[in-house]
Amino acid sequence: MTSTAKPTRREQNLADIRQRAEPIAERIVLQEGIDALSARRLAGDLKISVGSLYNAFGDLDGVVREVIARSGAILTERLMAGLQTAEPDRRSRIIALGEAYLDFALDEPRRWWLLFEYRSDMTPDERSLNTQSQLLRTLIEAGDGDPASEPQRQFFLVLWASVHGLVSLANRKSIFAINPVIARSHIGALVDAGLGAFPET
Amino acid sequence: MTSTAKPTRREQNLADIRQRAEPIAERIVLQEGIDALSARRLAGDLKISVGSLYNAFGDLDGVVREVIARSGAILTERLMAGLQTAEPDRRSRIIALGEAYLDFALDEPRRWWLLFEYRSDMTPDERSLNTQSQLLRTLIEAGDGDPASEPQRQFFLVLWASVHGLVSLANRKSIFAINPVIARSHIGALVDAGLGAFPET
DNA sequence: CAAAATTATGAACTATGTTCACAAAAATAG
DNA sequence: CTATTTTTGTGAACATAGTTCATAATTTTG
Repeated sequence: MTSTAKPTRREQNLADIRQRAEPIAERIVLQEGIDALSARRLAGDLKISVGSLYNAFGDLDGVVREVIARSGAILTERLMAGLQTAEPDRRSRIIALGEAYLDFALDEPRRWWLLFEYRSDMTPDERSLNTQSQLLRTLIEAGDGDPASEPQRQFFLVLWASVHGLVSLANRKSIFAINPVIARSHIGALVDAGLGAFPET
Repeated sequence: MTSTAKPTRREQNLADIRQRAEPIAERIVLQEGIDALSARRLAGDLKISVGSLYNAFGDLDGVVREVIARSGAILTERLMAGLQTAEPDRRSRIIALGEAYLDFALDEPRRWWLLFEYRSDMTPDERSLNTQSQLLRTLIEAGDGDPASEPQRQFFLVLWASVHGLVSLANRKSIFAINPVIARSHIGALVDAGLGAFPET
């Protein structure tokens, strides 16, 4: 195990495989759904063997985690971009976050599903936790709250829960589906209700 | 194909298999998760062959649909029971529904997950639709609304979305987890906000 | 250039859902 | 009641999944 800085040819190849695999896996997952992603197909598309794929990712879940991580990064980007265009008051900033969250879910329903409903019954891995943690911190800071205060975290979580529920139902194909336009038009009211009902901060 | 009313021995056996299979499948799904349910294991537990299982259910999804349908029935029961104990005003009735919904999710997290997050990205089958349709109708009637009016359906869906989001986060194992006690204490405020923000009815 | 370590390969293993030919059983016809 | 027809039960077999592994190819190292 050398500790030289420059990447060896081997490490470079591993990184190459990971970099080439991610967009292809993403394309499959986002266009055809996660069930369409298989080790053999992905390896075939990459023109490598399944063994090499496993050598680069550990297991197929590692590939999915990569797609999820990238989706989390995109969500974060969009939340930040939404913040940029918002007025500086906390109401506007929180509403901007909520609208960016909804727009992300509507534009990229499978990414949103991967991040917030896929395997939500089991404990998420570290990188998914990072995405959620960052979202929550961004929200709390946008609301002029203290991310270190547990009561304030719970307060903003309850506030966010309304928006999350709206997004969850807006993304649904069933009787429970909320019209996206209507959903968007109600974000402000939900935020107002959240901020108004608990004016402790 | 006879049209006699009394069930023949064959039909009786098929019904028997279905009746015996459902609780066993349910036990597996609720205790060990849906991934633990396999055709061979279920058939083995039932002491029948896989072929017979397929003869009774069509496919393994048919078994899962049975568990989901039963979960939907249990949810409906609990919602109705909640309504029974509520004051007659619409605020109290809607809050009772929300609390029953949350309690169901907390008591039976896997049932709730099966009903509202499992495969929520694809169009639900007819019986799941029935559960959701009945929930929505119950909600609208509890709120003195008209289930036939599409605007009112959307109004109550937006109202319900807050509760649903709260429940969704209360059921989570992550940074996003809302303390169940706190969640329950906020249902009233969410309902008030929903009813107050849109006083059109 | 030779030795050692690493990576690529595809067959192989286990487990899944599902199907199918065939045996067993039951309903039906005479 | 027997013979025929129809239905049901069985477990092997098929296709595909994730994953592992012995082996070959390759790259790094001495």
